[in-house]
Amino acid sequence: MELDQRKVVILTTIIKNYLETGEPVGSRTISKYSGLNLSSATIRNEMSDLEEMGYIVQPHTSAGRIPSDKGYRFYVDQLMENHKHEIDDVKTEMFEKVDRLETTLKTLVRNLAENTKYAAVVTGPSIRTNKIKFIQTSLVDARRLLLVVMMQGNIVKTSSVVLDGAEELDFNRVLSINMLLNDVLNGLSVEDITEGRIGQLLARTSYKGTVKTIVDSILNMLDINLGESQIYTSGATNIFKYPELVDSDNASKLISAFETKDELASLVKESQEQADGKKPIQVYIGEESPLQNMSDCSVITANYELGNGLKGTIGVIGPKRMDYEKVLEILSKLQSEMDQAFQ
Amino acid sequence: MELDQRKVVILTTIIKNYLETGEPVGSRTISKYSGLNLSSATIRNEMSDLEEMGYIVQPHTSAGRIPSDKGYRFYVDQLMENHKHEIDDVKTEMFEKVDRLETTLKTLVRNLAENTKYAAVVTGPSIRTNKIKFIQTSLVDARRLLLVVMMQGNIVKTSSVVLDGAEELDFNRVLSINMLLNDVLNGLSVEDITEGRIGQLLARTSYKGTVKTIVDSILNMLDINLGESQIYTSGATNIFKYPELVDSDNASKLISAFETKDELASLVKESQEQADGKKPIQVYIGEESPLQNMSDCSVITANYELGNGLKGTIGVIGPKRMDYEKVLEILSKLQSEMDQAFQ
DNA sequence: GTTAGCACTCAAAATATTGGAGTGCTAACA
DNA sequence: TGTTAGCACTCCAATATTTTGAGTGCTAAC
Repeated sequence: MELDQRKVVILTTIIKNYLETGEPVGSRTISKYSGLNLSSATIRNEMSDLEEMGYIVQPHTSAGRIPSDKGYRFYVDQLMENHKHEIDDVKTEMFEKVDRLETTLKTLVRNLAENTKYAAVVTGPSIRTNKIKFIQTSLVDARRLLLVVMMQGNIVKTSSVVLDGAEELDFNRVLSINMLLNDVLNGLSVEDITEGRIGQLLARTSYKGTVKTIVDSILNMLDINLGESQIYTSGATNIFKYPELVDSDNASKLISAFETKDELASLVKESQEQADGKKPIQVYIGEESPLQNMSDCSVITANYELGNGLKGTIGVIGPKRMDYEKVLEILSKLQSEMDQAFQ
Repeated sequence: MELDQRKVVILTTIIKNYLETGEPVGSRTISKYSGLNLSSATIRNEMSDLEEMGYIVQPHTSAGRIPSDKGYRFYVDQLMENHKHEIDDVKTEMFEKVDRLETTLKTLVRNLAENTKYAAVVTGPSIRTNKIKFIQTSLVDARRLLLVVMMQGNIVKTSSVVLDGAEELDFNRVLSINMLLNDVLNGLSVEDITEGRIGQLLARTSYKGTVKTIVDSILNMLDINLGESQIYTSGATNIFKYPELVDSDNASKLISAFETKDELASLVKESQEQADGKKPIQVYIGEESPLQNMSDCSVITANYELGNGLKGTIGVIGPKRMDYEKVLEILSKLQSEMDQAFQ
């Protein structure tokens, strides 16, 4: 059987109607709202075909139809097609005061959740590929250094380094260590800090123990921060607005996922792999979702890339009947704005 | 009417049983488990009295009784009485590696939620009263300084300061500004940084614009951090374990409160005011709770005070039928350990 | 190819039935 | 005077039954 023009109109009408109401859609409704001027009986025939083709399903005999995952997929693909060129140049005030990336992302994720009424997640750029911009250590007391590392995007990480005290430090010595560290490590990412580099560092100082401890501390700090703290979330409670999620226990699973954040991390990873394959925006419908046991949810992710090569992900998680059109529009707008907001 | 010994035993049995099962308790059950060797009929008479006195209520005629808020209150007060001296000297490994207070608190709150199976909240010491230990500014580029402030408890705050460029800075000038800042501001809390102090600072430098900007930035940074970021939470999803909270929509309210954190801030404030009046542990039952519209929840808070005068709050939020005994024990243990863990 | 008409289906809502846990009261008992 | 057995009564909760109505598929006519 073929999906002709009329079937497409009917399918689209069913889906749009279902997205709005959340109720199964019957033939009479379509007959009235499709604009096709067909009687409900004719629509019934077509719906019967659409069901056979797998685009819609009946929750039970004598109920209206709801879109199947395949139906949603068709609808979303169509949307993506039409919206490809629609990235408009409306500028929001969001990035007016870009100073520190972290602050920006926190605001971003909150706004996103508020605008969409779904749950939102945003990740900062992966620290592994982010480059060191500036290192500073300072003597807090005899045995302790405060280590401050600033990365691109003005992300600042701090850590305190406890020394064994074998090498006595004073202000000037710390100064020279700082100069050395900046000289060798600036512009490098964690991955670039190889054994060789470290050797090179140690060769140029007589405070080998101290410098070694500091470098270990830097690596350790950036490794730890690879994980959760880079994931910002908001609006998890929006999920309670959607009864179908509350009834199945998808809601509580989602809230859990938002609390522990591990699963979100794998979602982001999956999304970024897709993005590398040149798909900047992904839509995961129901079972397709990388989140475990959340067949009633859909996930939309967008990957952004800043001018300096830093990459991150923005995502929205909602019920399967989410407003794909709106979310896609918002995400693609954000995506392009992120690019522009940082040089 | 008087609450004699027998009534107390019956009331306690009712409460304990209800805490375990969550089901209304009938006279036959008490007759079997109270250890009093009384028939259910006698118990019924006593229960009738207890109801009249307001310690227990019947959800409906011909159901067992459940404790009223007054009943819980009596039970908890009794517990507090008995446990006063029970702060034992068992040491957990929790504070083995105390380096930075923030890390410790994050671990603490997670453990607390896991052990109790309720929602947990922990605040770091109020920054307003916390004292500055160390200030460092460094030139990132021509127009931007990185400002790092370390407070007592090794809490580090950073911020970037954008200069207007009117005063040209170089490495040595920044150095002298650092020395001045540390000289004047170290040991002060935000509250201590008065107009007078600022004047004093400015009088001693020729880079008045820069120093003023930095000080403003410090004040601003610490003011912002007064709020949410000092509140750590965990285990909000534990709430889903308690059907009575899920059914009333107390669960979703709680999750919301844990997401936005404003309400938790006022909870902490309330608790600390109580603590100043010499009540180190508070129990809020049902309506008594400072949280809005959470009549089915109880809140237990403990205030800790570190050796250096820093104060914070630890709290557990759960259903009204939470295991008060266990939670009180854990909190009082933590409280005393916190004191010992920091010098 | 389209449509009106009709019998049929089935979930959800409304209503009825039943079972059982629990109570209060009374009268008898120690 | 306090305790207890016995009994009628209440009422929630679980289960069964009925009713309702939206929606379908099929058929025959246009």
